[in-house]
Amino acid sequence: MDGPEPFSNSAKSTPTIRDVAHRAGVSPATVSNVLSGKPSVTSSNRALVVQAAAELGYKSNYMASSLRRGRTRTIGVVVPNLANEFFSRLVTYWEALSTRAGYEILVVATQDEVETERQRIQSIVARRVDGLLVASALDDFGSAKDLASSLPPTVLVDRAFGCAPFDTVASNNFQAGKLGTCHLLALGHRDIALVTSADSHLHLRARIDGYRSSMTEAGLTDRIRIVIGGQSVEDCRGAVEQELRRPDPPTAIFATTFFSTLGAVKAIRALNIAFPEEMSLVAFEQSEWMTVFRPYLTSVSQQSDQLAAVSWDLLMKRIDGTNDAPQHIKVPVHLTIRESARATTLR
Amino acid sequence: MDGPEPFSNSAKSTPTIRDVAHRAGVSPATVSNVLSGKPSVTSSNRALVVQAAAELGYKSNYMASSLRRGRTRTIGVVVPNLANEFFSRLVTYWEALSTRAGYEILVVATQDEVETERQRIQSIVARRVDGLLVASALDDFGSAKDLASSLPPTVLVDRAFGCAPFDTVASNNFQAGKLGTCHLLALGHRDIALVTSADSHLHLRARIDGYRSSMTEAGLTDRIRIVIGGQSVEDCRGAVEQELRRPDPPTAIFATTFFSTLGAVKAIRALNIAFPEEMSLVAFEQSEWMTVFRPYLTSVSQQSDQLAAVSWDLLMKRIDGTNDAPQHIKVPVHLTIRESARATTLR
DNA sequence: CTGAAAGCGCTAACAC
DNA sequence: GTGTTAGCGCTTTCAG
Repeated sequence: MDGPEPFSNSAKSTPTIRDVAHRAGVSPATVSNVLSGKPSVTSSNRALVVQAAAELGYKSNYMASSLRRGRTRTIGVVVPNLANEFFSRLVTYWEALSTRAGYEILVVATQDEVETERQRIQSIVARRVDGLLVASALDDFGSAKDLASSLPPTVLVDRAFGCAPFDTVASNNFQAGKLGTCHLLALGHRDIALVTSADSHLHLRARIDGYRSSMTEAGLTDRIRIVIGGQSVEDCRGAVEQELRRPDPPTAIFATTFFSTLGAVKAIRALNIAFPEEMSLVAFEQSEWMTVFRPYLTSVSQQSDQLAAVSWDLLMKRIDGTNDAPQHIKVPVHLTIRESARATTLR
Repeated sequence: MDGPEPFSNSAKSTPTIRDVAHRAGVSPATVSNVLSGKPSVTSSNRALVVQAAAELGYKSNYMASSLRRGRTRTIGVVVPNLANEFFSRLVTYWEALSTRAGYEILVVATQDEVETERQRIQSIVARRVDGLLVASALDDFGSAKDLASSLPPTVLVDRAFGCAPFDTVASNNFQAGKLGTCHLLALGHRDIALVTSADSHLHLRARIDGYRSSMTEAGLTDRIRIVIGGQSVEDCRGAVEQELRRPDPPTAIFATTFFSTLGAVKAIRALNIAFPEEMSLVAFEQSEWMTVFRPYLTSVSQQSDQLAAVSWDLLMKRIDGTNDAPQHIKVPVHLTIRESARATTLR
């Protein structure tokens, strides 16, 4: 022997259910019954099997079991991007839920690209996951028929709300739009600019619609200003900066995505505007770092835990064979009032 | 028919390789050969098979394939917590790497608890993952022999550096400790407090050792101050605040974890100390939000992309059957100089 | 180059 | 209660 073996199991082959059966002096079927907790086994045999299994260090082979049973107890989780805190939080909750339910999750990222999404879903479906949790890059997920027709039970989250024949769950984005806008309105603001990353997706448009609706109800239809900042912080900063440089700048900004929140802050800082004294901001999402940021950001945020829990339950029901009509569930959002949005000062 | 079928595939059973073979008028073996890209098939047969497969919407059953071949092309990823940006970034990179290599990742979180870690690893090992990437809760991972002896190729990341017989990779945490300290020293600081979350782990102790070493080399052994703040931002804030309230407060703080960075900032703010004029800070890690934070934080940060890439390569080599001695690789860290650490002003 | 046959390890009927 | 048998869907010898 020269040096330790890198992996001690590299030589001896893994014990099978037959080995255990042999050692315990029973049949493979009995071993299987014991291991899967079937009651119809004498306690003496049960003890024999348990001991033999322990001695051999036996571990059931999930591949074989899955093949035979036709289910894998694995859920495919499809998100645009794990680097985005919203999605990583969602995955965190799903992971916890899966553990409790005896499932495992296969995680794939799509970069929010349709083609990547298609491919990644293909591969995990080939792995025969029992179900799919997907935050799609597409609002009409499943429109590519070849894909949709070969899917296991699937729940759509965040994106593609209402997309039949799937169950879908998302935050109440319209409410989110209203909540932020109304808060600012109540503080006396009339010139409120909404800034977002894009308007290409349903969920983003719903937020815009909420804003529109509130502005209209307040009789401020003509003051509606929507800034589409783009997908990066820098792009958002540029767009907001331009808006703030207009002769008639807004007195408040409502950022409706995480990136546009960051962009808005940067823009305000770049122009040396007194913040929050001269410019109010309602941010989107919450994050640990916000606790050290000054001014403490007032924000509209999603309840990721709820989104995860609701979608998980829906999926489990489908897997259990429910044949109900597709459900579409909206989860309320929260407005957390802190310091970044203040009452208007007259100008 | 009342309402749309929830899932269109719910009725018809998935086609198997035999169905394809039958339709193409060849044997299952030939289909298998075509699908796995073996050259020894006439192009006419190949075409037949490809077409039949397409018409049937055939998808290879990975369970069956895995069972037969004895490998799953799945890697188990074990991290304390996805909510932690460092780990979610690591997982992001691993996911990308896995896609490129034709693997899938099974992600589990351990909450940094030893027992949870044991259980979660057990379950994914039972699923016969081809390899394991783990950021362990334990510095002597694998000491529980029953576990270690039944593991597939495994690479330890971030934690448990040097823990044989595994390959391990981590940031050069000693260097991280030195880098931050030397920077502050070069700026003229002599009273530098290190703040960290805990000293229970190797990687955290290595950072402390780097600090110690630099302070000692500067002849400041008697000024060494180490603040163990705890696992939450609030606990860290409290601990730092106490340190700053001493009659002889430090002129600079070196935070060596993400949470202690946040805690330090909160403490500085809470005491209304002019920052960075009267207090310098070297932070740990970088994050998108830091771009909007003022003062722009000078920080020591890990190269997650490198950590992920190096560990992935090591794992692939092991899976390919390398029998080299276990490797232990340190990845350099970065010091990014910005605005939060300034030259000392005399007092 | 192709097909027949033998399992991978497990579980579900069905006898006993 | 327990054992025997027959596959799940695939890949892989091994003849032809």
